Amino acid sequence: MNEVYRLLFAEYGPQNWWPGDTPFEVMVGAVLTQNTNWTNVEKAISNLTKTNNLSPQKILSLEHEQLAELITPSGYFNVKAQRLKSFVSWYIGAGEYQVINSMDTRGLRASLLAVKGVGPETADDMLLYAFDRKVFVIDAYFRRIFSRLGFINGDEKYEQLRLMAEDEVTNDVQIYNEYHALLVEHAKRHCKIKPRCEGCCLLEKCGFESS
DNA sequence: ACCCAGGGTCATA
DNA sequence: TATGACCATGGG
Repeated sequence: MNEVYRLLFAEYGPQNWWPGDTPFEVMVGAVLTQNTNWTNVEKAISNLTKTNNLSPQKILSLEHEQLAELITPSGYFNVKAQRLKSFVSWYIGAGEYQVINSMDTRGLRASLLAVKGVGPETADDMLLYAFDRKVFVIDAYFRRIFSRLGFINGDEKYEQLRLMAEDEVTNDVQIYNEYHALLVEHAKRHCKIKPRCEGCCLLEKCGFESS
């Protein structure tokens, strides 16, 4: 997996993730991007920003219909309005960024996973990109690319893949940060045209045998 | 017109 | 434990 990282980084360079001006914006984006194209999320975040509603207190005080309307472009707006509410309730109740950031990674991860609407990937997005914690994010692209490369079957459980990645990949939070972003960039460039193609164009460069 | 996107929850067997 | 339904907009 380190070889794949080297190839991706050589091809695309540093990605400087996560797009967002503040940790809180990163976390909001992590919820809104669930099963959703990032360009749609940008529109939703832009709506929150330009109406001066991108803060924990503002989101919590908005009516459901108002919040849902603002985030309409990101899809699933009724579900995500509720998820943003539950997340922000936790965020404020837990003491906001500085206090939350004093938690150890395991405790913080468990605390995030207890929030309705925050699953494993969303929690790990937040841990890695908002709290700078050393967790490897597993997503659909990870499964797709590494199953095509023959590294995994693809239907393994999230936790199994995360631990495998954290065991294999160089133990560095900055590497984890770039790795997930690079996988997304690679998928955007090459896997989107043929989502169900059998191979992966990384094969040509790294010489791994397809499964 | 069809397929998919930087998932997660809930009901069912 | 493990599938399936559901959520919904916007771009290719």
